[in-house]
Amino acid sequence: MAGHKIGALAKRTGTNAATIRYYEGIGLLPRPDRQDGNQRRYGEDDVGRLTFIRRCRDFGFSIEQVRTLSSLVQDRSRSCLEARDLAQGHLVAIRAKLRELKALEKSIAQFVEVCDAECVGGPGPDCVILDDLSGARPIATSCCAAA
Amino acid sequence: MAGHKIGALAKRTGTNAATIRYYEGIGLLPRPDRQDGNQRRYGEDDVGRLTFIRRCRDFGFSIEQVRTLSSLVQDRSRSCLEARDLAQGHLVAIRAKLRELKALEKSIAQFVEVCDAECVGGPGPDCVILDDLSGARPIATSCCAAA
DNA sequence: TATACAAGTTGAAGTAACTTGAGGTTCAAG
DNA sequence: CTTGAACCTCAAGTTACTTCAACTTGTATA
Repeated sequence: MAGHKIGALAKRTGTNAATIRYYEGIGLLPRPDRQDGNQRRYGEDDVGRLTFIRRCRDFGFSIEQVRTLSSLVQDRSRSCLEARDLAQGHLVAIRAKLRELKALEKSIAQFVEVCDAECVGGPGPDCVILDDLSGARPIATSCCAAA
Repeated sequence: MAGHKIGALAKRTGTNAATIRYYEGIGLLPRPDRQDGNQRRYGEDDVGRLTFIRRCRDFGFSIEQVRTLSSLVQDRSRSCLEARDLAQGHLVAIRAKLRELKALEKSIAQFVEVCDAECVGGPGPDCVILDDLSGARPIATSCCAAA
């Protein structure tokens, strides 16, 4: 019988087999044909669909958003502008996240730096870092900028 | 009776009251004194502790990592170098995440751009974007770089 | 003082997006 | 024919909370 087994599909799309079954369970992937022994068999269209899903997920779209996107793929009479708008909204969120993460990286890098500079001596009650984190005094200057 | 009620602590630390109870439940915050009517009362040390926790969480440390960090705060005889190393490891993870997110931003921005350029006409079966996402052909050139 | 309503209490269940585990069947190779 | 990998289903576990229901307590006002 033709078609990929679930393991092959998993490998080809970089998806865990359990995840594939999970997607089937929540209706994100259609129920595939079964071989005599009840094992799932997938075709090339399934490869495409799953690739699409994984790519969207990698892009940070939620399952529900992927569902929407998927239906756009199915129903081409609707505008791909809907997809554009979804992506656009997503882009805004990503840029916000990016800003946050950059600030975070800076803060933690400073944390490590200060630690290296001031706590090199090893164990002891003198660590300024942990005090900073508990916020007894303003943090920004000596150690970590508040998020 | 002195001390903050849970709502006040929540407001001061920017934490949901339910989350405070949750932290208490998992042993991240100590059980506070109770007022006559069984309501929790918190002191300044609790403000510090919770601020510490929230800040670590904002920094992306997991609850378990915060637990470790917390114990370092309690027990100053141990080295703050442990905290440094935890932070260092975390920094590496953050930088990886940052790289991913940057690539993602670029991809999605391109997605939107191409959409604007090629799909302006509105609805129709000609949308190249959705085809790209399902990976029938390599994506990088016309639309989105693979993650 | 009565009343209303905001804020507190508990325990349980819900959330996202899977992952892991138990216990059993089927396939493919030697 | 046997062995072991890959498959099957269903249930429960994961993270870090949030939400809900049903109830009690605290506080401000008429």
